[in-house]
Amino acid sequence: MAIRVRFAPSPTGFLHIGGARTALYNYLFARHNNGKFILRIEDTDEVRSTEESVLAILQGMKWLGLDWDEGPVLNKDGRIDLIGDYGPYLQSKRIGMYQKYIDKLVTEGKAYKCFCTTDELVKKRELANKEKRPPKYDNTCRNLTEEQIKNFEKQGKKSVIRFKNSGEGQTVFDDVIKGRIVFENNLLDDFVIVKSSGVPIYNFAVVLDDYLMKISHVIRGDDHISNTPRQIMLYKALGFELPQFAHIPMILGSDGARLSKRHGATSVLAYKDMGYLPEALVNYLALLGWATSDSQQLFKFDELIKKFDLKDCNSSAAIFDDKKLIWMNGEYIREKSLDEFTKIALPILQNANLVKNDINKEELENLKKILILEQEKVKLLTDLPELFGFILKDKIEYNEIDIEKFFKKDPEKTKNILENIKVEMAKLNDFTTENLESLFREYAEKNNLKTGQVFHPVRLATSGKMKGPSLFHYLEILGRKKAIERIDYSLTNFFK
RNA sequence: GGCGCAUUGGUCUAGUGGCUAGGACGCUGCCCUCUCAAGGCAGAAAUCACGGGUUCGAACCCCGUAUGCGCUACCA
Repeated sequence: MAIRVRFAPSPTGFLHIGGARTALYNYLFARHNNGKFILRIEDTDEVRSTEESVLAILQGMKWLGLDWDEGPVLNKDGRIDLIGDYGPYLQSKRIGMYQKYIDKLVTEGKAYKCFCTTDELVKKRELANKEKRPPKYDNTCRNLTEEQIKNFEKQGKKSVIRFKNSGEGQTVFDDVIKGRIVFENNLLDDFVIVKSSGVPIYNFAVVLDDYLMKISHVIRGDDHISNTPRQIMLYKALGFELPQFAHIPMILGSDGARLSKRHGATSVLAYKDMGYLPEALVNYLALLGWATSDSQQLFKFDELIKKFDLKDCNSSAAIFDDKKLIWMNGEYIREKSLDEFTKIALPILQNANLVKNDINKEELENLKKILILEQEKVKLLTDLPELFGFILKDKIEYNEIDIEKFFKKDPEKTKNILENIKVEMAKLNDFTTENLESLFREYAEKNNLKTGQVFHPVRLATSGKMKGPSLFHYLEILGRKKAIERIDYSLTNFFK
């Protein structure tokens, strides 16, 4: 059988971390097996679904690099096109396709119209809860006569359609990840499959869509396990062949609760804004619930495709820990070529007003020389302005603590050092890293100073901070003029 | 309440009857060094949730218990 899998988010918000991992596992499974990966939007919740959410999901998927073979895609005009032979891929556009199956179930007596109102049902449910009975539907409308139905309809009463659950036996299925799962059918009631609006409920729509789209493996979050028996009943009633089910465990927040807003960002695109690389997020997410037996940590994208297997997926929920993600992000940044890194860094630095927007080729080359100084220590792209600001900016800031520690401990001596160094720097032939280094080292030696006694104050005076790239390397880039100006500034402002 | 799923260092995990329980993140220390990182080395950290079985032998198999999470809608 051809492998066809789908990621089927409901557009009620952004693509979140949990959804992204589900999408990723589907994607990896499809690509590994040369199957098709389908994106289907489950927008049968007329109240909560929005078009912006559809767009946001598409953008999130795109950023992660998960491309799909069938489904909605963004065209050049920013509108949504539906691509593929099993469409439409928006559930709301498929409603007409469902009628045939609804009729079939009703005429075969496997489903029936129910005229109970929401109010009535809510009351009954509350009562059941109070009496500690399972809040199951009481089958009021199960055996309505043709007449009664006509009568209700004449009165203008709205109806839903319920599936008639025999309540006999068990529903058993072998989950690819969780193993055999057994449910007693009598625990389930006659659940609604079509709303009074005529729109099918999720559990019904998925079954129909997965069947019509010839989905071979349903890979989804394990919060759907309890829905599966309902769906299997429907498959059987409709005479459809069952797909393989694979339920992947949830992602939890740091406190072990279901990941939600209060744990911070959960939207994939928010991770973009926080300075993460998509390949880092993908790698991290892949590893959250899946592992190889050799515990490999870093995977190239195609390596992920090659090695991924549903059978190696874990069955227990995992806590999302951004410490490891941050580490991974650093790994991926370090791995970039200078050109790639520059391409990524440029817009961020421009956004922070550290680089102008109409940068020319020569300026770009200069920027590269700066970027190479710190690439290896970048963890998040958002660190970039802080890391490079002191070179890119004209004016720098100094902080009190450093001034106290490195200027004012021994002000006379330090002032003297800075003055001498300034003079030497002015005299230096070529203002290069090599020349600067020998100048500094010779000066320290001649004056019986430890190198740090010279390097530290100069670092503070010229960069405004005590961390940063190699002193001589950045001085060369900073240039003689700026370096001397900054020392002058320090001399006049911090040594009164 | 009922049902389902889960439970290996702080976190992610390897492991499927015999191991000093392996790796990664994080943490600590050392080396490198002009600082910060990166890198290298070393280390601390797990009575494998608990209690019973089965077995010569159990993290691994079985049964309970506890805890966490999920479902129990005209949400998906």
